[in-house]
Amino acid sequence: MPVARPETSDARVIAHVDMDCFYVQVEQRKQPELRGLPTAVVQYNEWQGGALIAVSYEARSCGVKRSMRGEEAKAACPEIQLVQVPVARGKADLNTYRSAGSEVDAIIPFYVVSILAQSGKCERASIDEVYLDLTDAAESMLADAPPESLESIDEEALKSHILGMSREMISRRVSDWICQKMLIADKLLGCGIIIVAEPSKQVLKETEFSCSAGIAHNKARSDFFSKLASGMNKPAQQTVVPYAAVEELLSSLPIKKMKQLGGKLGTSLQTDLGIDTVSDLLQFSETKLQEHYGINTGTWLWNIARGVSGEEVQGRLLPKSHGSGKTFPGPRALRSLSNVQHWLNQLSEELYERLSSDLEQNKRIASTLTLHASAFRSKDSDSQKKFPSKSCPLRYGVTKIQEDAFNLFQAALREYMGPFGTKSQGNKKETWRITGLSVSASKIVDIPSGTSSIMRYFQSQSTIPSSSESGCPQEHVAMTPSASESCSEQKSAETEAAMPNKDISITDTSPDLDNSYGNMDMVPEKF
DNA sequence: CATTAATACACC
DNA sequence: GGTGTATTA
Repeated sequence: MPVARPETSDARVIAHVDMDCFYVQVEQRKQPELRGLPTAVVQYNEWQGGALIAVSYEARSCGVKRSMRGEEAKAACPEIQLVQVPVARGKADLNTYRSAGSEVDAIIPFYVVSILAQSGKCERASIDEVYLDLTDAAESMLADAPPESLESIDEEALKSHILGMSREMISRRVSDWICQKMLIADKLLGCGIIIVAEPSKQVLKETEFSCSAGIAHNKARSDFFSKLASGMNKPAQQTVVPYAAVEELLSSLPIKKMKQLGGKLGTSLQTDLGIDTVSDLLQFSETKLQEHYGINTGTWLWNIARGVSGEEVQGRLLPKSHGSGKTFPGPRALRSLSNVQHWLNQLSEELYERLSSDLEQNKRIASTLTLHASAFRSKDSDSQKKFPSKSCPLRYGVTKIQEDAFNLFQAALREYMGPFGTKSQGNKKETWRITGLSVSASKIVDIPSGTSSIMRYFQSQSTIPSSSESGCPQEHVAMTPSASESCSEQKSAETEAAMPNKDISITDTSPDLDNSYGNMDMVPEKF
């Protein structure tokens, strides 16, 4: 649920930059012959041609939409080029897109923080989107080298759209607007246009990826207007929203198009209050909205209708969690523990691989492992019942994650099935069906730079003081089959040390990593 | 029980 | 810690 934040500074300059149909661009860079052709990226292709997750502008203009199946897309656009997402370990592997996103993330902040502004902020919003706070840079520019003092304005900047102005906009006009607007707030946006053109060009040059940007006075507006611009079938465009145009543009906007209102809240506004557009929303008092949706959401709604949003750009470029998941739709639903275990092993491998990269590249470690699953029970009355999610301390090591994930699953399964879970199955087949599994790692923190070795740090993070030399804390707890398995696995540390690719090898002299997260308190018992 | 696979965040 | 909502490729 959205939450209201007071808008502190009124004259910020915020840019929302996102890559145009990103996955398509990544594939087109890999296969340049696809450039300019109607192209889409699909996940899998066995069932109805796979699911489209990214669609090129050419394909969009022949009516192809995300959320179509590959076969539908072929029907709508016979010439469409369908590129499959790579598959690893039997599941879609998005790593090539993550790396491509990192390429971009490595360039933009360099401009924003190092060159243009001392205190420019950059926030990774998703795999291919960043928010930039260019306020300081824009203010400096306005003070030291305002647009009207420049001999020429960047060509890239001149291509910008200025929303609310006449359609037949030519560069001369843009240049005029940038230079002569009276409002300070708009002058700052003009500076924003010029500033953001720089990293955009550099990204194109170094990665071959084009991006679009929205520049406005806060996150909500820049986000919305960059999307509005990309919805106009025009890649590689910047869009700026003059102060005076905000009201006009917003008022006709369908409420469901607004960020945060695309789901249930938006539907509720429509059906419960008869609000379809922002101008409808403007008719409601803050109090009225608060009565319906609570103090926070009510205030947020009242503000957002007016284009007011106080959310700050966070200075963060790395993700806060990593996850690996897969769905098993329809007849593919998993029905046996061993099958579930197989897939948890695959997911855990991928997760561990990504945790290892994060550790190596960013010196960060995660401390919580969470398992999510979805399930249904065909015979039962409430086949809808939610499969509970479970978490436990994260122990580094493939086999450890695999084991812990499986144990978490079994604990959740017991809850899900209730007291009848084990017995009533008797001669009947198991009634549960697993339709989705995912493992994720969160609570990621930087390793303190002063720490002498990673090992020492891991030890310091141990959630219980090591009470025994054996390194098997479970011996004081009710011993379960699964727990004893993990103990025996811990004891054979040489086995794992002999496979440096499987588990992180810390210092050669410390086989103790396994024990650092030895707290098995949260690990469920077996049936 | 067919979009699939992430991610983030508010609430309790 | 666990649930639910929302967004986007």
